[in-house]
Amino acid sequence: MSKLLLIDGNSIMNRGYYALPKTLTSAEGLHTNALLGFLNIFYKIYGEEKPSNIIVAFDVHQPTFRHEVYKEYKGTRHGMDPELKEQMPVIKEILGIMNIKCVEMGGFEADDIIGTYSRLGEAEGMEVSILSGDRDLLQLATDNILVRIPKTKAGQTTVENYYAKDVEEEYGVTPIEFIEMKGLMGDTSDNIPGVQGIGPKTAANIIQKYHTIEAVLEDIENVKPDKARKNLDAEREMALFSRDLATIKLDVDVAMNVNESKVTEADIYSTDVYNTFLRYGLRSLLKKFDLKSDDKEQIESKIDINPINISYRELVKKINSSNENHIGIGLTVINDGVFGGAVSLKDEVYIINSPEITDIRKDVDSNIAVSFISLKEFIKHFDLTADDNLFDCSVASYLIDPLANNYNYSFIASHFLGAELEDEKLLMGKDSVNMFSFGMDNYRKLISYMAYTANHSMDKIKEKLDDLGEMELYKDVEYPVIFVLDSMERIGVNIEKGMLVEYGKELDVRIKEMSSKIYELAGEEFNINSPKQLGVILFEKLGLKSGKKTKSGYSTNVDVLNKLRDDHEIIPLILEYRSVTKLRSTYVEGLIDSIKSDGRIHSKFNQTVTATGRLSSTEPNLQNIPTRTAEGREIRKSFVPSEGYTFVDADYSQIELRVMAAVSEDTSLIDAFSSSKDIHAITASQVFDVPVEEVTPGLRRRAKAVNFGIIYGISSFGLGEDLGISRKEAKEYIDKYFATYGRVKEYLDSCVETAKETGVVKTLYGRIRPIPELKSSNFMQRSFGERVAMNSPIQGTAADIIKIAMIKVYDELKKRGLKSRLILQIHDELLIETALDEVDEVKELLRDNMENAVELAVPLYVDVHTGDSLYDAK
DNA sequence: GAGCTCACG
DNA sequence: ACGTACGTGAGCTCC
Repeated sequence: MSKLLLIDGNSIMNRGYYALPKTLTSAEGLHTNALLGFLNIFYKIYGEEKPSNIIVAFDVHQPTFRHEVYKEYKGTRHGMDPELKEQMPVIKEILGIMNIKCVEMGGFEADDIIGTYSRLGEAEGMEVSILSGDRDLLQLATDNILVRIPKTKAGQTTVENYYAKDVEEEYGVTPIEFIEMKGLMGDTSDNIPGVQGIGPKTAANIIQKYHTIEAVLEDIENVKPDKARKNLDAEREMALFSRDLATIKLDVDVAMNVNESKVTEADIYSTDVYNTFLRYGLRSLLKKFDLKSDDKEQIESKIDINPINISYRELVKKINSSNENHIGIGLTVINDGVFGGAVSLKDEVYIINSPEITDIRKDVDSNIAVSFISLKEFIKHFDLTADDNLFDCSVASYLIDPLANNYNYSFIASHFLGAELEDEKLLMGKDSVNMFSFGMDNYRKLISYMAYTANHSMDKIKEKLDDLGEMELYKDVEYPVIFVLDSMERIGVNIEKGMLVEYGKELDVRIKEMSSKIYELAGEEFNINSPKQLGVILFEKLGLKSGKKTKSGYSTNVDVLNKLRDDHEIIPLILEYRSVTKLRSTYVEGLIDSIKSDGRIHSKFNQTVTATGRLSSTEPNLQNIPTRTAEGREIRKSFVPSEGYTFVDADYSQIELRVMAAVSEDTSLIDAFSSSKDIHAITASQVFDVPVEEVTPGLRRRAKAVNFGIIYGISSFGLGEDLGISRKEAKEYIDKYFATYGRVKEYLDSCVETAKETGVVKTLYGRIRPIPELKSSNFMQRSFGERVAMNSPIQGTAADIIKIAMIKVYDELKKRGLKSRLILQIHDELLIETALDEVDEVKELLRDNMENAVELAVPLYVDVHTGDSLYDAK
């Protein structure tokens, strides 16, 4: 049987546009987020249904349609965003290349075309399904016509399917009655007014009883509730008018016969389509194609690189006698050594089969910039410093688009050169980092692409940094930090392994004891680490009342278990088991495995990961070593200085709240910070209106939670949850807080507002964070975007400040020729492994450079501690 | 590889 | 009415 797929082109494009970040563009600067969104869902549905016929319907944008007319009459008409508009002809072009029929008709909406073809298809005996993001189309569902609505759930796209009976099940009304309902409740997104004061619930109740608006109006005196009756009586015409607006036409005089819409799989996966995707930078779609590798290669080598072998000396001569002011380097570090690499000079790429390449910075004229992808990986091999006229394409690209997943050459080439290069993974195979296992040809390709991209994207990236106002941030903060991080990584942290081993044994004993007790109480052995099995034991076998649920079953996290603490003696044991096994596997065993032959842990500090500008730490993560519980803190005793050294640690006091006070210019809050150290107590005093001396621990705790909440982008639900109070009470706290600190509220509101206008927020030092979620049609996503708009400038500014402090501290230690060295950064904290004879100097230097890293309207304050372990230095 | 849980700021 | 705090990384289970 033939299958007809009808697609609501505008609605699916719209969905993609708002769901995906605007930063997605082709090399020519064309936005591609809607295209990508459309095509992703298209291929998903195509794969599922393999329809024999497809029609995509579009609106024609002239102000002659019923909705548009109404918008004009209300004076709220506004056109499509230009960034979306520019993608509309492109999707039609792509569909054309796929041999898919697009239909648009003056005077009719896409809905009407779809409605009409759905009935025509059905009459031809076709199986019909309709794809739209708009629930309006549910009225088209019948017993045979399926309406499919894509939905994003936890980042995953799922599709909700509706036949007539499914509509009834969910809404309690038939698809036809659905239109009547719309007449009453309206639809703001579609500019259908409806009747004031009637929402979905009331509308459903009324229509379930009366089925049509006419029937309701006839029995108007008996309509409940009162408010609905009054409004409906007063707005009779509006209800009928709204229903007409909401009704999709089924009898448009369409020109094309439904049988003319045949498609084949070959058309949809053709080489032409593949090429078109490449042309528009739609790289993520390429993996859907299974072309012969010959075809692929031909298409992909848009940049034609034929690397030339050359001797190192000859190349240096060539570079120094050229007029170029920059070159690019590409290489991989193999077994911690460099055996050669590629150099891009103008349009050529040269390959050096010699470790001499690591001298290139010294041998090439210092006026010629040397550009790298991920500079930090190569600093030690090339013996580089910040003064060496270098450029890091990856770090700079991160400032331009901090939400990307990686900043490798293929991303940068695609973003700034419009070239789709086979990426590292493709060239090297799945898990190999060894050139001998992936073949010489691929190795040459890889380093050549890298060098070429580093060289040719540099000026374009710089231009973009200038455009975005981030050049200073790059030059003064992000670039110098690369070298500080490299130093921290190379020095590492000394660990007393024996201590960890001993502690591990202690924990082992306890774990054994606890497991047997838990099995005894449960009446059987099971895997305590499995939330699934644990859930069954607790909530089914032992009959404890389950609270929250997760997608896949019962939630068993700390919050849930803590509430059950007194209900069964197994609960405290499980909590203890969890925390102790966590200590053993992540911290004792994990850290032991990370100790290198020098007895130290060399964790990586990643500079291009977070959305806000913070660093992150991996392999292992040294930014989450336990501190909140006594048992966890024990781990810190094994972090010890080398012989002849001690630790000096300094952490900013309340840096995020201070930043917020400063940037919001709220004088009450600024004064609060100038007058005392205990900001939470002062907040409690001012918000709850009691003298500071009378602030009880309980009041202080609440004020502290509010302070945190404010920074996170407060919501009454979140605060209530945190404090275990009602939402209403939480809202009162928030209102009181904002009444006390009015400028803070103004500031947070302004963050959201500018984010909505410009699509990004900025830190005090110009770091940007795009917030695509603000454009989402999904309430949850949008709310998230609002909280992010409030939090990111604060968290990000604090991150900027400590980076500036790190640079100052690092430079100062170096300038004074001290042996002491910066080894850790934990967001608001710096740790210096300090030579014993330098302790006083380092304490002072650290305090001075952190507190005076920048000048704010609020003083910055740091707490400084010393100690012979990380445990003692806090 | 995703989902859950939990360690940190 | 929607379902929630902001930013991370690692280890475990289970598909």
